[in-house]
Amino acid sequence: MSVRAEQKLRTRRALMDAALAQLSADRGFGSLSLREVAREAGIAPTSFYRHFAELDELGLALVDEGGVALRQLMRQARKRIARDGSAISTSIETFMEYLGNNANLFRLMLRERTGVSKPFRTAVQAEIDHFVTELADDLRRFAEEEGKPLSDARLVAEAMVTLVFNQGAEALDATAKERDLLKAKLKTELRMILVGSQALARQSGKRD
Amino acid sequence: MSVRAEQKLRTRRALMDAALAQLSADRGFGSLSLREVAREAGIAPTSFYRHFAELDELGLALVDEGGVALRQLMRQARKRIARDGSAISTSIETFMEYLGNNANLFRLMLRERTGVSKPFRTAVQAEIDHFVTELADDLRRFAEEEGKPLSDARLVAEAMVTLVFNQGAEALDATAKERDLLKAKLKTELRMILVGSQALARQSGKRD
DNA sequence: TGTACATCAGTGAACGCGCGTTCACTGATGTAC
DNA sequence: TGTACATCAGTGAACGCGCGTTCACTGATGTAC
Repeated sequence: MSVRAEQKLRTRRALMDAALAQLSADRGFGSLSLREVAREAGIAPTSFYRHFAELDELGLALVDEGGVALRQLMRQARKRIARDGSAISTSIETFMEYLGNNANLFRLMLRERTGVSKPFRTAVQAEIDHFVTELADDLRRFAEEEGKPLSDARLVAEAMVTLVFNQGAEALDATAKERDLLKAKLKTELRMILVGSQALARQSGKRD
Repeated sequence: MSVRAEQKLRTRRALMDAALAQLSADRGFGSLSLREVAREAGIAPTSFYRHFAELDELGLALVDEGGVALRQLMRQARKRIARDGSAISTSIETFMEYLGNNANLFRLMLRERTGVSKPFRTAVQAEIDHFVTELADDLRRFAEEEGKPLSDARLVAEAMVTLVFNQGAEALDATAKERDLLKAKLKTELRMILVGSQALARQSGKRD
């Protein structure tokens, strides 16, 4: 790769990092300005256009990175569950760990999932749908292995993801102690859903 | 009440209605401007300050109205459940009905619950906490009446509210058909949580 | 009831500010021969 | 390897715009006597 192309990539990265760095509990992507991001990245406002047509394009590139993080998280969780068992608890631990290590990336995903910009909502929803699908597959597989069929595995996965993401959003700005509480709550909630789904499967004789 | 005071109240209402009217799937409270709201309400920008110290103060007044709507919703749901039974399904129907009739008020609550402004988050969270507490009380009462004890009633209520509010946000801009699908999903999800909580209570012998 | 004064919701002009975007440019890097 | 030209990331000046907020004001409504 040419010197010029490398430098361009470096500037692009600086812009994305600058945007990420400004996100916080009190600062959403929507409140960033192009000039501010360029300033933080150390380039002239006009140079921004050499990399993105508009600020939202940079945001969508960040959502893509969030999607990569989600897929990585899922792989990691599977590996650990295969080793340590206790699927729910291990998954939650892994999720929280990722949350801590990519705080602002997750902040962006969690916010924009229900945000004000349609392209953002669509992009984030696509990443999460993929996540839900994979989780549903895993749930079916575990259910089969354990001989405890589930009712509506996809629905179970959706409910779990909704709860985990919502509590995740809270966990981002919580103290370590609050975070432990959130983990415990989540664990119980997910168990309820799982057990409930198994009970419904027994009642109706139907499986999924 | 004096003519002057009445007129002042009418203008205040016009301002709040103007703000509400501009909310939509693609327009959050954060993107409104004082000048825009005043324009929509038919007064000069400077007159705004006769009613609120800043735009956020108007927003918080709207959140208060949202809280009133939530409490009304709860009373209505109780009345209908007492008459028709089938608590989960009736609750969901009532919720969806309220959602439709106060679309933009709920939009505000659903958005700002996880929004970017701390005062908004706190205010909305307080309304929802109150709602969760009342729901938990109801759940305990029903459980007692039916002789099916629940584990962690408060937690059950929180999970239910999280799911209902999240799907509610989606329902706001869904077609009638999609909305029916969402209702059916919600109904199953809430049943899973309820049944799961009962199962955990039997397992541990512990109740709540 | 009538009069003189006080209150105060609503106004229009004016301000300084940060914004997104355009434009013609510079000079280092890349390429063709 | 050396030279002449092309590319293109980054620049600084300039623009018009809508914003929040201030100020001194107007005139209808309210109040005291």
